[in-house]
Amino acid sequence: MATQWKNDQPIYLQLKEQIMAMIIDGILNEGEALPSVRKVAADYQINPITASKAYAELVDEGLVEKKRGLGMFILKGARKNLLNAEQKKFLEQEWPEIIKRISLLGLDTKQLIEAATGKNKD
Amino acid sequence: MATQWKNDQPIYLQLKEQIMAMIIDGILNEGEALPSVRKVAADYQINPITASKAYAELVDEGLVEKKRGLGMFILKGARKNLLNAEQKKFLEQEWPEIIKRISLLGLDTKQLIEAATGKNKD
Amino acid sequence: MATQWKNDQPIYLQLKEQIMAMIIDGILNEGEALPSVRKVAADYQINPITASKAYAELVDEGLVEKKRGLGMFILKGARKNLLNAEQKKFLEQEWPEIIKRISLLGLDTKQLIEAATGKNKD
Amino acid sequence: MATQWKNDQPIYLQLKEQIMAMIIDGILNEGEALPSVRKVAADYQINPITASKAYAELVDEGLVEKKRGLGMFILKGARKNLLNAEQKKFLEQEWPEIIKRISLLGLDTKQLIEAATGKNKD
DNA sequence: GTGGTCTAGACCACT
DNA sequence: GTGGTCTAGACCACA
Repeated sequence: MATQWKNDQPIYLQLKEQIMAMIIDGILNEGEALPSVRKVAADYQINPITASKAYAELVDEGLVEKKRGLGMFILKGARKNLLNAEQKKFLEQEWPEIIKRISLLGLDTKQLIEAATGKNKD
Repeated sequence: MATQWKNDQPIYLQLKEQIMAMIIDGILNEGEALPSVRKVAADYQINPITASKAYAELVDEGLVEKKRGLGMFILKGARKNLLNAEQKKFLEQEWPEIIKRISLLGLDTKQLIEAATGKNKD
Repeated sequence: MATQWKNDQPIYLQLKEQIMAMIIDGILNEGEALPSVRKVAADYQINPITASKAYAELVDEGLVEKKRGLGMFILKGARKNLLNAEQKKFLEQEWPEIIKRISLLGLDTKQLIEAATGKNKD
Repeated sequence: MATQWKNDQPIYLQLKEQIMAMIIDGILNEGEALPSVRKVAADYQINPITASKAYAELVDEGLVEKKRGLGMFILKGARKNLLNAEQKKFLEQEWPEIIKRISLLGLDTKQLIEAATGKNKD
């Protein structure tokens, strides 16, 4: 089940973002263990160190804790903290840029809705 | 007037995008000359090679032409071509991603409008 | 009564050091039995193997002896030997490092005394 | 000029601490460039990635900034911030532990002064 | 020239 | 079983 990696971003960041999305989505729940570094590495066909780097970032961001010799576990509150932080980041940083870009490109609502509904069927 | 460069994108791409925005916006008009590589480099406090790389990309994309000994000039039709290409790219690639992200974060229309109107005053 | 384990040191070493401190402090006395591996493991919420590793180190260092079928017992002279060894280690290895660090950080006696008296009430 | 690395701590952390000490000491000054990753790697006979990991931590802690394609530079205020943070950490976390240990070991001032003056001649 | 990323393989410490 | 560290060597993007 090899996922396709984009070339414009390091794999470890893409993996980290996938895991964050899974936490937000409730696919991975608080208190649960993440799959082991070696397992993700095997599943996604990447080097264990690359996977490990993604996990280390999650620890740094306070979403995951390391239990020595046992593995990595999703912390309590991780979903809520993550959701809040991502919402804030989106609304305060990304969204204004998007609005500016839409305005620059002179796009109107109709076009946006069409593009959204046309593509959003997955 | 040192512009702040983002760290997550190469400077030359950021410069290129600024120039493209100025063309779309009508700040730079077709037939006009771009400021010289040396001038932008000085204005923006960057390496001339970096500025030159941004210009080279504009040439590659058919928006600008180099006239030997005279400088770089914005081609006729540049604005229209650019606008079309950017609109297409936005609607087909970026916008669907944005919609997906909004849905993942569970943001509602009200929040989006507030964030947009609050920030969109420049 | 779950003790908090530091993340920068193995649990088995932290446990060992706690026991050594209890011997020096006279909380555990020579000739007495240590609590069973299973009991410490349950009390401290750790893996029995981890507890067992701490005990094994104490045996290696000649502070404790294993009596088959009976448990682990603190040896005669354990307190004195331990105290001497730890004093030597502290004065010869740790203390010079501390002095160097204090000097590097430019801390003066007043600050040290304040910090010591403020915290040393337990 | 191969430095000796301790075995009880990863090399990249030891390197990071050496650099931090050099900043506090004024051997490396704000605004200056750090030696390149490849240079330290060669000087200290370590793998470039190991050196790079030390530098990455310094960036994470806000002491150093990365200038794309140019190298790593010590930020303004790095020395002051570092000094404050390290002093606070020492006084609030390390020093109380040390006091507790001295008290546990029953060491008196005379012994401490002797050990300090005997060793502190470098 | 700079740093970043990835691989492959090895060894270690902890539980 | 778990994650951490290091090496050696390769390739890439940036200025």
